[in-house]
Amino acid sequence: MKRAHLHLEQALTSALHEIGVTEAKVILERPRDPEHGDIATNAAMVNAKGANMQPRKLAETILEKLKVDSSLIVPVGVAGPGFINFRFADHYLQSIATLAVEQASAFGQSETLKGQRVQIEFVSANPTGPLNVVSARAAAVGDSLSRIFRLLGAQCDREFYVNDAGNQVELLGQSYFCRYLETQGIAAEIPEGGYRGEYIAEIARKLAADKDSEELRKAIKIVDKPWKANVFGESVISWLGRRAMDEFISRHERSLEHFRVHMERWFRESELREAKAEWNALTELEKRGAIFQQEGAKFVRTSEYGDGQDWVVVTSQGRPTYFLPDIAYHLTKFRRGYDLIIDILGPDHHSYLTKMGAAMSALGEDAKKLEILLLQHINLLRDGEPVKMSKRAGQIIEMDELVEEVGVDAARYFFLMRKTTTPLDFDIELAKRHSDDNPVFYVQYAHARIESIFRRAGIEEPSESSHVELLTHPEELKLLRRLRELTDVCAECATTRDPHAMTVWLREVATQFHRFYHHCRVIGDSAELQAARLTLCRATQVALRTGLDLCGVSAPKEM
RNA sequence: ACCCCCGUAGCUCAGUGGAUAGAGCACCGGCCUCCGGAGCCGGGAGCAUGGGUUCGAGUCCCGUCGGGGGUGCCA
Repeated sequence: MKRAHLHLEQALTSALHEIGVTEAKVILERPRDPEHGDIATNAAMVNAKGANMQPRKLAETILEKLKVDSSLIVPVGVAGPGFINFRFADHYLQSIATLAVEQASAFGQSETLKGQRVQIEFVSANPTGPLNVVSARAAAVGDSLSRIFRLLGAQCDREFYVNDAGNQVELLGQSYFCRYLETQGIAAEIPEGGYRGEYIAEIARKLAADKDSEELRKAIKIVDKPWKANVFGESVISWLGRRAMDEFISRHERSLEHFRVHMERWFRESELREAKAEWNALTELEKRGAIFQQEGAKFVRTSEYGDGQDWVVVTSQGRPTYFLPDIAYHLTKFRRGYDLIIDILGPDHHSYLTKMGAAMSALGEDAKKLEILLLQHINLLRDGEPVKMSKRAGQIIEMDELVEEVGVDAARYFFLMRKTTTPLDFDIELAKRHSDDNPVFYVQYAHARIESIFRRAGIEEPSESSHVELLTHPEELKLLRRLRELTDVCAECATTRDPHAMTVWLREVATQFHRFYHHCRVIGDSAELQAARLTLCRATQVALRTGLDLCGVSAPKEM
């Protein structure tokens, strides 16, 4: 799909050669104002010195020497300080419609990232409660990004890192136990730093109704201090902690699958710990001289590898900080051979990039492969009024609640509508509204409307001999230009690591389709023109469906 | 104290170093005997501020002001 650009670039280079510029610099750009054409080049300005000519004069000379295939590109002249402008040939644009229909779901695919192995880690919420809306944004962004990377030919794995080890298991077990005791009519105080969410009480009530509850009741009775009880051969606290975590992990998986997000791997911290991976990482760091002791604690010399300070990896009590297993975990990513490793984290982890990057450098890895994407927070609104959320009081809005209320389509689309670097205002009432101020429905409506045109025409597929050369109306050509942009937009999303541009493009395609629809009658008296326009309609549908699918949003045939 | 993100139209936001800075919402006025009016057409206003780099800066660098978030052997 890039053939027009490639062709023009080569033609400009050889024209410059002919003029006598040996080291020709050719950059193609897109004029901001469509009046200036589809492609512009500043070649005459940049190469003016090399040619020893005034920019405008050089531009004229280039145009004289330039040989371009007029079925692809048409020069429109010199403008401003020396820009040379070009337009896509109608023939080229018309061929896009045919191409899209032929390629169908493969439209937009490319091999730009072929051979690249990419890993994206996202959500990775602690298994101490249900997923909340913050995770939902990460899920939408991470999953769409991976879909885009795949369309561009990369292999991309999605991964969830499960923090199922460390003292939060204990803490969760204690909180769970307290709630369980309450169901047995025994008063209990949730410990400092414990989990107070209603969802713990919920699973405790479930447990009380479970057959394992019998065993638990017996165990509690024999000991005077219920905390010291053992059940199924281990302490009641750790048994409960693991049980609660497993429950939450499978709930996370269900929530994500329902949100159309499938993780290739759920990487458990407990596996790392069992293999002593954190201590192996420490040994490796020590071997490389990257560890020093101070006041009984062990520090990693991250400051020597680009971070602002050194960080504790083992406390003076001899316990690893969370950073050590994290290092071990990231080391596995590098050792698994990925070319690009992306972590999507919340804005509170902004120290992570230099810190983890430095640790990886200290271990001899190429830290440039690791990228940390800091996803900004979301503010939930209802008709413009903020929805109060307090994690401490356990009043979080669950991802499932939000998705149930607004639907997967609206939720995923809304989460992508802002750049990842911008905090997102999510208005629940707006997302639910089926009206023209809701962008999701605007885009989906365009797709459904096309389907209805085919129904109305009584035709399933556009005919093969579909005279696309008849697509010459300005609105038709503008629509074709939009469809051509799909590969550009995908490439942009991949480079910026942000699917947001896809939602902007989708809206533009939908807008241009509605304009075309208004100005050009599809079902008409000329069979040839009808065939050509049906082809354009199908091509638009293909493009919309691809874009929506990359966002994880459905493309309905009727609404 | 330090660190990160952000200041563009009344509101929410686009804007790969290039030409006269764009959309949506809201507001006003038009358009259905016509393929889905969940649509189309028309109408106004703006780059927080001071420097610097450049032939050229909303975009890159430094300062100031304003908003949001975070941090000091907790995860």
